[in-house]
Amino acid sequence: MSKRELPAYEQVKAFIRGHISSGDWKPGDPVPSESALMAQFGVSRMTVNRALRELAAEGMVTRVQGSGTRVAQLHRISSRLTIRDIHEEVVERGHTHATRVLTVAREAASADVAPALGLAPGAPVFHTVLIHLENGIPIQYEDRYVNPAAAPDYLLTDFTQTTPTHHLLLHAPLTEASYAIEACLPTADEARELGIKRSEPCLAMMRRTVSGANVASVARLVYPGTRYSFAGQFQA
Amino acid sequence: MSKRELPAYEQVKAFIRGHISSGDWKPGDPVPSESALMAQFGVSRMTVNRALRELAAEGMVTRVQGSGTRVAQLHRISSRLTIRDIHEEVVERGHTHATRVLTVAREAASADVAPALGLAPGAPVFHTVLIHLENGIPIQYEDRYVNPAAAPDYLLTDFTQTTPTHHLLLHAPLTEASYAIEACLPTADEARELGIKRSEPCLAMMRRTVSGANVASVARLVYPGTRYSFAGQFQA
DNA sequence: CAGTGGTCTAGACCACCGA
DNA sequence: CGGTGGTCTAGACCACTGG
Repeated sequence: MSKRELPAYEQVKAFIRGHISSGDWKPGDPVPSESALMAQFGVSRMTVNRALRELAAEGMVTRVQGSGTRVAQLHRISSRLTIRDIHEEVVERGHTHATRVLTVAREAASADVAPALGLAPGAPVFHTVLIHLENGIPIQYEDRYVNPAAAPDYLLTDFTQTTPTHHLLLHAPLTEASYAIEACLPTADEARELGIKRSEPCLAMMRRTVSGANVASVARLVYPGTRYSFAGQFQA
Repeated sequence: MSKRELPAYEQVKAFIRGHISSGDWKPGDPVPSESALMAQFGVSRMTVNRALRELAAEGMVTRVQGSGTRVAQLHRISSRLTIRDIHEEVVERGHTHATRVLTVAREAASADVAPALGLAPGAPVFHTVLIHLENGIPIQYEDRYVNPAAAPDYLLTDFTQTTPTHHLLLHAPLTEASYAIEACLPTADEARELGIKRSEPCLAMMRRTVSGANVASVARLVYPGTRYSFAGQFQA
């Protein structure tokens, strides 16, 4: 039972991270070559290669074929950031999630929306506006436009049961996405539906998702500043 | 010259991603086993193992020893998020970065700050307050407390030349970090130094970094909402 | 129990870098 | 040119899952 010995590649990673964290090896310094580490640890090259490859993926070291492996300039720390479904997120906190549906419509793309979706102005687009509630309290105003080519059945969804993100992840698997997080004041509509004052600062996330050849969707997600924060952590 | 054929493990990844993206394989469906893929592609097990391991790291599939590999419930998309030095960030945009130093002091830890740094109230801590300017315009108010044990030379730094993040990444390599992003209104001090109105919403990032056994630093970074956003993108 | 994935080895060929 | 990393193979042993 209890603790098993760490896998060899993890031991190699720990060794290198240790020398970097302790300041022993400084940014730009060379890390021992694969063959040197093979000899030192008495393991095969595939094993040290995996260790170094994973450290490179984490940004701790940089590798150049023919040249060698070096400690990254600022040995940064990084973590994975994932697009998640807000329903999952709320449920994971042990809370209840509900949705209030404000708009479900087929519209002609405005001059603002059309280019973002890669469509001509006036082309048909799907538009939904919903409020997401956590334990009955509004936490997100979701204003979303969807490209019919990417998700033809979008409007048939019962959005009180399935979130747009969930539907889209299932029917228009995404291949690419970009986002921006800003601080802003809510519009009059947003403030009213979220039940906050117009002077209360909010987080707004603009998100654009691509599925294959199509832009699948563009969304503006507004969160009351006092009720939500984006949090995360990193582990070396 | 030109394009070389993709490595075998990338071909296996592309094959699997294709079946998932096309909706051919749905969430929860089993992915062919390593031995099946070996036979299908005529490659060794190490090769298909690497492909599946990387897809699992990206969140496309989940693997359970003894059970098998399946398409992830929501084949999410994710990217790496990295702690960066604001100086780097600004310079990378081709702009000039400058710093205005407001406070550099050794203080007794307040009841708020002490626990966050893992120190007793009243213990000495380093405190800096700076403004970061991009092309002369204030974009970040940085209020930071540093644990002397983690970076004894912190106060000797010339903060007009070296950012706190840079100093800390060099002298107290981080092993762990957590952050939270919120929307808020600036304090009177923050508004004055940033040159904005007190009613202008801001992004505030609270960041806590750990270096080895010590909490290295806690910082509050305030960005004017109209001048800054956190942006990123994902690629499958 | 058979089948799965987790790890590992001892070779190998290649492309690339720097001297 | 020698040394580096990028990739790959054909085996192997193990731990775990499921029926």
